[in-house]
Amino acid sequence: MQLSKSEEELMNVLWKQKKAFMKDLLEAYPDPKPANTTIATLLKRMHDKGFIAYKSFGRSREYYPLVKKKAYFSKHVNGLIKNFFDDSPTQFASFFTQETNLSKEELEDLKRLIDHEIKNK
Amino acid sequence: MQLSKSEEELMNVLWKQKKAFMKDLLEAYPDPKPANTTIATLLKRMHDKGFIAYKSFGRSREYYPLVKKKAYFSKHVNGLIKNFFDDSPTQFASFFTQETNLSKEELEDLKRLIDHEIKNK
DNA sequence: TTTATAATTCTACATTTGTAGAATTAAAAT
DNA sequence: ATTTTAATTCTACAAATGTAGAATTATAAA
Repeated sequence: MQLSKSEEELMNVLWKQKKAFMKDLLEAYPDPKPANTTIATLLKRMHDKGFIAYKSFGRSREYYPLVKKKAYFSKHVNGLIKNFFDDSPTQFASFFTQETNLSKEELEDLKRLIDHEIKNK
Repeated sequence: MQLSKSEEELMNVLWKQKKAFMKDLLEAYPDPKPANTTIATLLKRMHDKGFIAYKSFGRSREYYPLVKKKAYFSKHVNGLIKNFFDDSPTQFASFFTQETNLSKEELEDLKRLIDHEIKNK
């Protein structure tokens, strides 16, 4: 089962904070903040879906992710590539380098990174 | 307004075919194919959302995309980068090169491509 | 001309999603 | 001891989504 848009958003906050109480999560939202029951509902659903867990401290709970950001996005990006770029990462990469406005510096960085990856093969 | 998952799927078929009648779209689906009314509903919704248009031929319609795949994904990938990679394409690129299993050859290709981009700046 | 094909419009309905009020409560602060 | 804070559970509900049956029809094929 998948995270929905707004669940993803919350998940991202949690990834950043690593672990957090509801209050901390809520605080991370820009104004106008959602109702705390909204966050509570999302947390419950995310828990049901198996993406997060928590440690209870009396009445409160400290939530933490069960799924790593990397793993999550691996799946996503790979799905994207499979569905829209005919399963060709190269095609996607090509698209990516052309469509995101990378500066010369960023491109240089990226090149270095790729060199590094090549050496590791 | 956004395309939903299954609308995206259909959109992708249409992008591949460039223009198509309902029958052609339906045929592109793997078995078990959805009901044709399902496709009809999706097409109607996609039309309402402004992603496709059609030319009428008597009773039938030849559908075509109003949005280019590139434009569509630009927005998407950029959204992804903004939301999950702190607005840093480099961070995303790094993630991407490490997480998708690119072969040495593909990495070389990618490098060439980046070189090309750099020259264009 | 009868029949088959491909499509259209309408209606329907279960699920999922976004959002939050009401009631309740444990723990913390005063 | 009383009030405030942070959270929880329950309930609710509109909108979006996935899926498709029923009825209807123009066009093409036999």
